[in-house]
Amino acid sequence: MSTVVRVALPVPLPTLFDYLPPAEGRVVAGQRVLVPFGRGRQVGIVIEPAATSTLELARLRPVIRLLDDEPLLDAELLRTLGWAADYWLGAPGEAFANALPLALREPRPLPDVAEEHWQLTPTGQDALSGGRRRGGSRALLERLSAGPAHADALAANLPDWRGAARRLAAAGLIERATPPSTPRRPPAMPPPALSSEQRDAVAAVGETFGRFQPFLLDGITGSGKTEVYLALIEQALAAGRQSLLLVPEIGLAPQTLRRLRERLGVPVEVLHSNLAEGDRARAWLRARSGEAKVVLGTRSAVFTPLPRAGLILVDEEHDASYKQQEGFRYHARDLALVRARELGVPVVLGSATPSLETLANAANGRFRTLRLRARPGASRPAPQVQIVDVRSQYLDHGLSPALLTAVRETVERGEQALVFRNRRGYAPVLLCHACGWHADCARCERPMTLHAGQRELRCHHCDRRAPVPSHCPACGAGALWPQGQGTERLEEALGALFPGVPVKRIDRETTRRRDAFERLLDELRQDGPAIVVGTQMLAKGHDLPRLTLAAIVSVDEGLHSVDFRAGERLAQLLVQVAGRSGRADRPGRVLLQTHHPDHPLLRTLLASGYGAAAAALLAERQAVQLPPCSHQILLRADAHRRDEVEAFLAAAAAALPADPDVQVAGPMPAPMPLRAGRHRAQLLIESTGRARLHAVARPWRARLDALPHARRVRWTLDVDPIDLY
DNA sequence: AGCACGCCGACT
DNA sequence: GTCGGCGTGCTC
Repeated sequence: MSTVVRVALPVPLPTLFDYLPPAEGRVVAGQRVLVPFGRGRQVGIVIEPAATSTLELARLRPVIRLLDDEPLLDAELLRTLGWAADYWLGAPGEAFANALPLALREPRPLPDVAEEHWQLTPTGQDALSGGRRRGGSRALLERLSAGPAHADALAANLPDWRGAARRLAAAGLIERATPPSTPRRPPAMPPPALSSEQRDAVAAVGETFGRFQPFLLDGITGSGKTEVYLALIEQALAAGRQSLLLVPEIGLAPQTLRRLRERLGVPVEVLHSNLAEGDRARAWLRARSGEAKVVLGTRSAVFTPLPRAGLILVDEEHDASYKQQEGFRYHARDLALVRARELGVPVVLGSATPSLETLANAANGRFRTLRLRARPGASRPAPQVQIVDVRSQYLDHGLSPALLTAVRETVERGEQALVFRNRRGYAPVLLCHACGWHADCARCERPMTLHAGQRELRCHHCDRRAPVPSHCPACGAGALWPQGQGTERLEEALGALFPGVPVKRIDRETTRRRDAFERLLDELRQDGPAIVVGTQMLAKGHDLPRLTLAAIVSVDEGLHSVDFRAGERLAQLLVQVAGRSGRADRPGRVLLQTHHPDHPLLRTLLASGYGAAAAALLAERQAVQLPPCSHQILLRADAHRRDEVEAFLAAAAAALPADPDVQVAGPMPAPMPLRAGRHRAQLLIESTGRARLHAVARPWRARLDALPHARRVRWTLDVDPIDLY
């Protein structure tokens, strides 16, 4: 029995790696180590400092050196990450690689993150009175004569202060000061009075501080969920505790961040993937030191160390962007729950349209539900939602007379209208009127979208581009007709129908450049009539105060999709789009165009709201045993040759341990059987028992690597997949 | 993943 | 005669 060090390395291999201890230093779990790996070197995390190895000692190589004296990851994060790797069937090293900012995976000591303050030395005092320095140096000396100053404050007022600081520090006139303990500044803005519902919610969560308790904060749009978050964060601050607030995407964060900073009077750390690696590492380390009291971030921020944790909040918990869709496929909302449990703190999942997973947890008592049903502040009534039956109607570019009338009335009142269409481009199909040929992507076998602006055809599945043919390649006739409407075509049509009214298109194309989205939103916050044509992007919580009409061009795709989650997503989308309208002093109006005005989902949603629609959807899932009433793991595979995909999945199915409580579907083609020239198929395993499913999946996962075809196809396991594509 | 080894085709 | 294609194996 000998002592070895067990290390997690950032490689997609399902094992940890054993090393001999380094020549010097004490090895501790959570520490970073530099180790030899294959031909090169890797930075790893010590998982077990004193394990025994199943390998012969002679085969082990020693750790090159320890990179930290203190562990970088605390016991809680190590436990949670280990849990995450096991649950999502990832390689242990991948979970750790996700948790650490890139800059901390370099074999370097940790960057300095202490607050940077500067002050005069006694010599500096004399130099100032002597008046010998000029220019920037003089200005810096004068500034510091008023007392020690923070680097950020100096940067704000003195151009090139760093150069001056370097010169003065070298001359011994100024020095880094030990930072004063930063007292909380009084909030720049007083909190608004909370409604009784908000107060009740805050009180209910407040009672559970110091222990694990999940909450669903089910609050309609405009009900003031953010105020509840703020009040809770303030409570945590008062107790000297850290809060973590997760948001779906950083595009939504500027408003939230401004509000947090104005109100809390403490620094708010921001963590998201667009951040420069150095900044990201520093924010992460400030959270680790306990100095950062409030952390706001996207999916990956769920890995932030929280040694003084008090509270975890997940805003818009239903949002699909919490699920990582490549590499290590974790779900940040679910991991937030596990972390809260490990940390012993309450966790609040907020949404106007909670996921069925969360509603099921609320129904079975695992989560406590807090409801916000009123819209405090203005007397804004809920928007009026109306179904427009487009059967047998004359449609102008897919737009019914009722929709166009509503748009006209809106702009004539000087207000803004949103026309929502979840299709980019000019037309989704280019069709030959003579013979029926249509332009398909050769690599995906799906219609290519016509982009008139760029005068080309584009495949939205693989991004292949092709010129627009002048004649039909099949029959030689010249009658190629664009079929259907994308946002680009709607923009053109609405511009022609409403001359003089600005028409703004908001989709991936028009917001490609940095800040373009913010600029468009800013323009829309100005007074005056306008028509906005937009996709999915607009369904998220952007504030458009002038918008009083939201018209959805078609809801039919969501009513008859093969994807069992389509109904849930459609209900969420409709409520979120509706939430964009009527935020001003005028009531909002929402129009839904459909060929299925009597569809039960629409009826329930309109008559009784999202809660009732979600309850009906949940009952359907229960009846047919689909998630969240069962659990799924999807094995996806793709390759250039279909026979190789089929052979791999057949072997995988054969390797699956038999269990009467675990059902297997497939191998079957993926809903998109060909994409970017690769054949795609999948195997779904399901069970009503989560533990049972994992008990089968763990040994299975280990066997998959060894299958004869495993290296001839690309494959991934997706635990709790959120779509089957 | 990332890298080296290894065995077969078209180039100087 | 070699450069290089990617199939195969390995990393404590």
